[in-house]
Amino acid sequence: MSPKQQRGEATVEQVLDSALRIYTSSGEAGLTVGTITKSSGVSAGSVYHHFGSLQGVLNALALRCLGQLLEELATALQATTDARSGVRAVVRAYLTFVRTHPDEARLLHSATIDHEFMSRGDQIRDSQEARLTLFALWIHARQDAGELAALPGPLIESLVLGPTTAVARRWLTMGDVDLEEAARALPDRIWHSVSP
Amino acid sequence: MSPKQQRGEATVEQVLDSALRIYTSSGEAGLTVGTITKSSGVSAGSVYHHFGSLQGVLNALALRCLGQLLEELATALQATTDARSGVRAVVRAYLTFVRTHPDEARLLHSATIDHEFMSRGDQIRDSQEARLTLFALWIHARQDAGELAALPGPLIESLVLGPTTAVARRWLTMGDVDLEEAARALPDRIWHSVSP
DNA sequence: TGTACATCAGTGAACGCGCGTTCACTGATGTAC
DNA sequence: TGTACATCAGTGAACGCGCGTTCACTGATGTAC
Repeated sequence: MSPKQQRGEATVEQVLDSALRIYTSSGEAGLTVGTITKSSGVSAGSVYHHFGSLQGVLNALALRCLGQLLEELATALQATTDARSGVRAVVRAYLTFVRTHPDEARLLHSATIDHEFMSRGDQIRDSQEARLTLFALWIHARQDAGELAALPGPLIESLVLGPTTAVARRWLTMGDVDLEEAARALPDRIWHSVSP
Repeated sequence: MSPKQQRGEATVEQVLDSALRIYTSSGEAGLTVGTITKSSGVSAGSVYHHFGSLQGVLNALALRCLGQLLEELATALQATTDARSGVRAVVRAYLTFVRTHPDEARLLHSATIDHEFMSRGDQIRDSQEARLTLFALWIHARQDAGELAALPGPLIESLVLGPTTAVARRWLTMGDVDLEEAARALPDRIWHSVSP
């Protein structure tokens, strides 16, 4: 389904850009074939040529956003050496991503999306598995080194990303939280919850 | 819009029960007037008599679920005396609610729902404001007593409920987490992240 | 206790609208010789 | 360099389906006298 010509690539990006714009302004319910064709100037048939279905557009969009986020997290993590600096760096990188890419973050925080991710993680899991296992391996390695609490991986992830996503959600929907202040206070406090 | 006769009350409950059942089995997209009338035996006209719209059904359902959750959290909190036992009790109560009411929890974790809650919290916030301010007051009181970190309320809430909801979500959608183990490990670790 | 009446609860056929998707077709691009 | 051809990209009118909602109506309930 991936385009074989340059103009195809451009069309795909145009559609995804429009889809994100629509999602941001009108929510998931507003994301219809009609609004996409109107907003992007791409015909319905062309959308189907590239994405197969409307769900296909949403999947591709989510995948692109997730890729952006995971890339930034992985970069932040690789620049660290011990567990404490790693945890703190990931939290800060996540909050930075949310501040600089609020639309993408809002999409990723949609329940429909992460249900899709988790339950039938088919394509998404496949395509991003490399990066996801990277995090899992990091956790294991730090635990073996005695730098991280000996808890199951999912619990570590929940303790680290749980408060982070909670603050992000709150900033995105209510705005009653100061993201800079959170970036100052959270990393250390979260670290305290996963230190050995 | 609240029913003035007993049979009206019964119909309302029937519709909400069916709606939750449908939501559990088919997701939000499956929740249509057609599926509701078919599953509950209540006619479309009657649904509109009581709820005004399909969105009204979803709002009422979310409100009922949120009321159940907040009631259990408030009960757990009131049985405690200091910050540490309070935080631990709330986390445990939340996880217990998720285990005993997975369908209600799944509904409350839907993004559509809590966007509805937060952005235009109109009715929902009004009707549950008493309970919500109760939590806010508790945080303030414990902070004044020097038992809780001096952070903005939203950050405290995120640090406490963030990992809790993250674990809950994970258990509900992937099942790759042991809820009992989480109930043993989380409360203390979360407490460490909000202690002064 | 009986009756009249207003209100509440409930029915279900009918409506129109907008949705996702299809398809026959045209045009553009790249490649092989 | 030119030409023929296969594949890719794109169009947009048309389709049918299922959706949320309405409405004229009937039946049940509670109340006042």
